[in-house]
Amino acid sequence: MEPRPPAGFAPRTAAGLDVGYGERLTAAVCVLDLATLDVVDQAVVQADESFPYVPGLFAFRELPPQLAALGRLDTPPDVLVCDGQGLAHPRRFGLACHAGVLTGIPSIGVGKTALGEFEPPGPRRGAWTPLVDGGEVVGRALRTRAGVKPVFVSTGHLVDLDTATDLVLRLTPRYRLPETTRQADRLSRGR
DNA sequence: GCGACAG
DNA sequence: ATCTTGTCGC
Repeated sequence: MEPRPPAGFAPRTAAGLDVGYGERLTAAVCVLDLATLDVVDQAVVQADESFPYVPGLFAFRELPPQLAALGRLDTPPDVLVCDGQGLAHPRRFGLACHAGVLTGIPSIGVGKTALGEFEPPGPRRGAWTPLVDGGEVVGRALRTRAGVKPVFVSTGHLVDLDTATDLVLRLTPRYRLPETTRQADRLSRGR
C-alpha cells in the first residue's frame, strides 16, 4: 500500500540535513518554521569518515553523522527533508527511508540528480512528471523554478508523494533547492 | 565484459 | 562531495 502520513499530518517545522566534506565530515541540520521559512533551530556535528561512498549505500556514509546532529536539536522536527533519494532508489530504500524509519519522523527525499528515467516536466514551476525505475513510478521530477532543472522527489517515511510534492513547493519559493537543504548546506560549510 | 552509479 | 573564473540573465 501507499506510504501514508499520520492522520492530520500538518507539519509546522521541517528539517534539512546535509553533510559537508573537509578534513572530517560535517553533518548539519537546520529546522525551519514552515510558515516563515526562518531557521528556528540547528545543530552541527563533526565526524570521521567511517564508510566509503558506494552508490546504493549512501546512507551508510552520511546518515550516522546526520542522526548525531538530529540528536542535538532542542525539539524534534515534524518532517525530515533529506538530501538524496527515498523510494527512488534501486532497492527502493534510499537515505530518506532510512532516516525516517530510524527516527520515527516522517521524511521525504529530494535529490539533485535522478536515478530513474523521466520526461522533462513543463517549464513552469510546479510542473512534474513521473520518475520511473524498473517500470515502477518511484517519485517525481518536479520543477521548483521556471526553466531550471527539476529536483527529484520521492517518498521517505509516512508521507505520500502528493504531500511530499506540496511540501517541496512550499520550501522553494525562490530557488531550485528547498530552503531546508540550502540552510543545512550553508551550515555544513561553517557559515 | 562494460558502463553507470544519490552525495 | 569538492576543485574553480568568468559570464549570461533576471
